[in-house]
Amino acid sequence: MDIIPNLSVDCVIFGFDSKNLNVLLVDRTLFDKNKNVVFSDFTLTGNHVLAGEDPDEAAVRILNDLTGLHDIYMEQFHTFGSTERLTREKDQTWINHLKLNIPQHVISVGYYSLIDANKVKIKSHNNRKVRWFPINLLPELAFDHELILRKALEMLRIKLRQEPIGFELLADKFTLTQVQRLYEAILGTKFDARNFRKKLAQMHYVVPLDEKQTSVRHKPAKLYLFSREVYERSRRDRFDFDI
Amino acid sequence: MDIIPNLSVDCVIFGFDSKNLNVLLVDRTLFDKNKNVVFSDFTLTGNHVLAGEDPDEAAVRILNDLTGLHDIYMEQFHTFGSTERLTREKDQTWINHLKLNIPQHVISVGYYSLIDANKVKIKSHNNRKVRWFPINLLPELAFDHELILRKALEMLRIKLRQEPIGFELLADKFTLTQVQRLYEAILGTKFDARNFRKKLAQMHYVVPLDEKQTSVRHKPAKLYLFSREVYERSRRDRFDFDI
DNA sequence: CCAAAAGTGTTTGCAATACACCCATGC
DNA sequence: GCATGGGTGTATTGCAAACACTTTTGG
Repeated sequence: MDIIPNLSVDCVIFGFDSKNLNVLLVDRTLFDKNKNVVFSDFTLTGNHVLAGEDPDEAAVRILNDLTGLHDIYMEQFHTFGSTERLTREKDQTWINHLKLNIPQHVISVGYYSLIDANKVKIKSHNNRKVRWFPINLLPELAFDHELILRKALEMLRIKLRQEPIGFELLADKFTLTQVQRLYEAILGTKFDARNFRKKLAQMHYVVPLDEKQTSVRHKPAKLYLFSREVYERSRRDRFDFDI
Repeated sequence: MDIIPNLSVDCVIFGFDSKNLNVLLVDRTLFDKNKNVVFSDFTLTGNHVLAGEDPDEAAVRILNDLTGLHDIYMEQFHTFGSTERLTREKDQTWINHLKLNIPQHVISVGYYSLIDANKVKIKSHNNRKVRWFPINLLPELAFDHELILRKALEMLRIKLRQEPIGFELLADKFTLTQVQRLYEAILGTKFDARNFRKKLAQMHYVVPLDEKQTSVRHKPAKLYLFSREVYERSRRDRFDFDI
């Protein structure tokens, strides 16, 4: 299949493990002929856009290639086109070593995706190790991937304050404390539990179930689910209202 | 100069004329051999990205080509990659008629720019008429340019609520009422003058001058200017403060 | 019975809203 | 002197923030 040579897609895959916000990264270790490590760092997952392929589809394809997951929340957040993106010495060494057929200048469309980290069980991809990293304990990153990741995080934070996308990072059924930990992890803040719950209580699309946690060694928490239908309805109502 | 064949940049040029928020559009009228009009609509201004050119630079180049202006506020807001972007019959007719060498599938990076409409005096560009249109009186648009424009406006509204970018649309010296009209035009709302001024008064980067309007047939308004220095400082202070 | 997290109300301060009249200028 | 927009203060309401103790379960 033909590719568009100067265009790629990079995916920032965010996952929440009920404690930290994590990013899924792929090991990039380069060995010389004697199997000594020349350098070792990590990359986001990305790929070319195919000829006649919408970059949105490419992003879905790339995410699915790596994780096997479908129907994942994805958001295009920025396009990176600096002419210096791939020109660092280390990056050129890597490209030459693998004989990758990459032009000097590739423009990359950035997407982030939100998944429940517990749903993903990947150990390696194309012989490269795959690992979660908490966003405040990142390893060294290849190319301009640190820039891409920081921008993704910035855009995620903005989006999170405007739309209830956080639930994409949780299991279908969740507790209110999990929601709070999630918001704290993404925004890097602490919230007061009572005030946070008061706010959630006003969001009618967070609907309580007749169900509680089991086998926890403390008072079991009520479970909730996120109703997209109720959310869309309440949003329309709001738009109808103000003029 | 070589181009990247599948990549282009489209610019949504917003201008404010102290009453409406406007977009600068370029006439696209197609004539047949007898000089009858086949169709007539408008386009945003866009162009290919050159080989080895950062799309950010391409956007600056395109804006400058059209308006002759430099140092204009520009913001990349979304990348459009649908495979159907250019496939409407009208658009294909246009492409064939002008013998434009455009592939079937072009991905376009969208930028919006903010300028004081009074600074721009363009009548035509490449033999095509150039006109301002108020955003709530748009003509029919070519390709997917309506989609692009709506997205630009949506992103502008979001940005405007977070950063004081509105001043880019005003002259260096402006009155508080002009600021209010601007915000009303962009956000499509009305504000109470007293409350609006109270809010502006808290923004120390809106600094009063010892100067008033002249030759207006009403009480002359005090003039203000936007200080980026003060804004950046106050922003840093705020970040230092919360943790 | 102890550890661990769930769950719950009230007070306080600040920010957003609503609202009406006088002022300075050009014609 | 009149039409036009400039400019100003106060009272009310709603929302965000601060804050401490009891409850339920498993081990």
